[in-house]
Amino acid sequence: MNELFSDSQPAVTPPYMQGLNDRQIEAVQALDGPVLVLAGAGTGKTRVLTTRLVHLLATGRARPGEILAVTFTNKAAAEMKERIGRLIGRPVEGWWLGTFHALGARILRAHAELVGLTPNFTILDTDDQIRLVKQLMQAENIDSQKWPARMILGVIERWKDRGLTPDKVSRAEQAELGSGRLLELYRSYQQRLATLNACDFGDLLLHNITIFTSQPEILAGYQQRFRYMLVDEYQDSNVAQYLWLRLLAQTHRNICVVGDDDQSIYGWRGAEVENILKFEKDFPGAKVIRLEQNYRSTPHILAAASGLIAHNADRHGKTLWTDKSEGEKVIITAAWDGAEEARQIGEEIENLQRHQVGLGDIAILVRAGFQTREFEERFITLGIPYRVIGGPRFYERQEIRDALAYLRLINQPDDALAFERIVNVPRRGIGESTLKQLNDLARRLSVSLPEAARRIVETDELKPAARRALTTLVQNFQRWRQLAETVPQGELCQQVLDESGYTDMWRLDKSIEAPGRLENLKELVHAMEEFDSLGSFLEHVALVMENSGGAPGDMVTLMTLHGAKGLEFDVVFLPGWEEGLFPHQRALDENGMKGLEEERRLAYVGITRARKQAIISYAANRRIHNQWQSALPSRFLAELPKANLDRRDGNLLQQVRSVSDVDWQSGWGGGNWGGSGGYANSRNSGLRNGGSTWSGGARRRDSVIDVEPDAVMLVKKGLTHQSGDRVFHQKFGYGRVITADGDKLEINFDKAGLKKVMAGFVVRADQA
DNA sequence: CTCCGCAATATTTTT
DNA sequence: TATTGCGGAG
Repeated sequence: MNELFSDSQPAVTPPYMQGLNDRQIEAVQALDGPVLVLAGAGTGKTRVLTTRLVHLLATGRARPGEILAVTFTNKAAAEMKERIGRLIGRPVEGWWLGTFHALGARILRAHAELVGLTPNFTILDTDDQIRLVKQLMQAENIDSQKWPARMILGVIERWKDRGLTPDKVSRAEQAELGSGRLLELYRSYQQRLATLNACDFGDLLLHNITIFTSQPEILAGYQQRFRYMLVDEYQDSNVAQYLWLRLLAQTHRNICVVGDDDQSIYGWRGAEVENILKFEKDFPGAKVIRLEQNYRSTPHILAAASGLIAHNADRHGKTLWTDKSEGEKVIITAAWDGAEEARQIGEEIENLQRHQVGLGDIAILVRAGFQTREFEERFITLGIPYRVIGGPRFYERQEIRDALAYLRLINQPDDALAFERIVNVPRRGIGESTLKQLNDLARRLSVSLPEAARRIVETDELKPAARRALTTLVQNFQRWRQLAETVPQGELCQQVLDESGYTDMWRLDKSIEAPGRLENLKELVHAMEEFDSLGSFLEHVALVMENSGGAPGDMVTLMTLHGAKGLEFDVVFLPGWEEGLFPHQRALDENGMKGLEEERRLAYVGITRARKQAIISYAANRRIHNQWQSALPSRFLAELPKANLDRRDGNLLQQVRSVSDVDWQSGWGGGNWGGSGGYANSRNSGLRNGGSTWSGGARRRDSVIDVEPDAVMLVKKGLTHQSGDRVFHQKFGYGRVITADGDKLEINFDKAGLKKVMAGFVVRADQA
């Protein structure tokens, strides 16, 4: 170890610990046994994590190779590496520090043969997965209309998140889902992956677990090795990750997890808040350390967020505090509609600009991606520079995936999925029927699909046109593979793209995005040059799909609340706080109280991003999918402690009384405002610009937006229809509900006949 | 095999 | 409104 750190019992605080508060120091020094660090928002979590790691090294407790440090994102891993590197004065390389998936892949590569893979297995991307599922569904004759491949894949992934291999999926569960053939599908999906020598993200961990549990001596090796374990964002871990950690931690039991149950927002992706809630049970004798001093936000912001999150039942509970002075209250504004909301915020941003607030210190955090649009439009007209974070990531773009497929196929001549992807891109006249033949041949000869292609061109099986096209392709690949030996990969890529006709395909494409795609391809070629081999580049791409984000610059940041976790800004705008949008109706419908709590955590995350000012807003009307819907203020507004609020939504507020006062049929998801007419000539609401009330018959209430528990029920009632109900649909007219499955209805319309409709699009006939 | 047009559908997305 | 996926025609 570094000599600087040789003193194992420092009499004074070592330099790397200076500036930490007592709790933080405690968390850094509690090295033995299981430790749970409950780190509230903005309490210096990352700092503790990195310092703790350095402390382990400094005290000689462990060498770098004996520490396992796990994060969820590449970004977090990179940040940790960077900070540790700075503390110890040399770069962090070759350590067991990375994402669950990267570390899982590393271990799996070492033992691939134990689960029927070879060490150079491919890691599938989402596109590949879906394509695969679709094929399997077709083969098994499953209606892809009724069961979209995406959804099937979702179920399989959730199983994997829970550590369930096909043989572990319970009987109850398989019956529950659809035709009960999902499990079959899962099985064949896994089989198919095996024959492709591939695995998906879930498998990276699942295979690890399989290996660990079936090969105790291998597990023992890793258990011995990892004397100390650190886990970041533990609240986001799923069951598979938990099992993986628990297996590895068994011997030394020095596992330290850091997280915040109040910031668990990925339940829909299989994360289990329970993991962090029951840590002390899972690891008896665990020491629990709370980090509660917040270094980020003002007291008002903190209090508002705390008051809100206190409405959640299942939580460890923390009391965040700060020694900052008061600051401003959380502002709440309201607008007539989304456009006005954007206008107001735009104005406010210009105002902030005049007060020397940098645009880079301002963020707008929305619940759903589509909400960014209105702001973009507004900012363009105002000339406010902005950037949207999120959306398709660089390596997820079509053109990049296509290019990568070419490269994958050069690198691995038997990569069937890559072959399938580009065999007819650009168009070469090799369509479904040719592909079918190839597949048949491949199966008959038990060779890979590309191999079948290589063989078939030697025969007269194919029609001349197809044969000619395929021959050229096969020969091209042979040539490119030779080229790969001599030419650097960047150059290779450029040549492949040009010679395959791929570049031309986009050059000839006259759509507006074509030039952008060509730009991206250029960027890809450029990015590749930094790697020492094609293989290492591809490995990097599969696991570290980082955004090619340009320089931050002085711009307003627009992104989803999910994307904002871990970030902070001086001023944060939180628009769209309306029932149905936030909390999102679907979260409520699908996950009930759990869903609501997760939405609330999302709100908590949003507020706590703000250093100096948080501005929440809602609109009375919002156009969603070109349908005007009147909306109600989010119940979360009512849950914020009044003392910390500066309510500036008075104008609209007079009109919006209690949620329970409102006629729910004309509320969110119930009524709509009539497609083309817009709200101006709407007939089913009394709400007008400056008008008097929401809908008729509402009782007057004193409390403004106190949401009563049974109001929630009313929401449900308003949206739920039962078979037999007489309903009205904007497009299909009147009809009678035949079956009702959640929000999916089957309705026999008088004129249009039997249709499947979402509940949100019909109203009860007596209210139409 | 490709293209065109109709119709259904619409959260969040660390790897 | 925008996108995507499917079926049928050329």
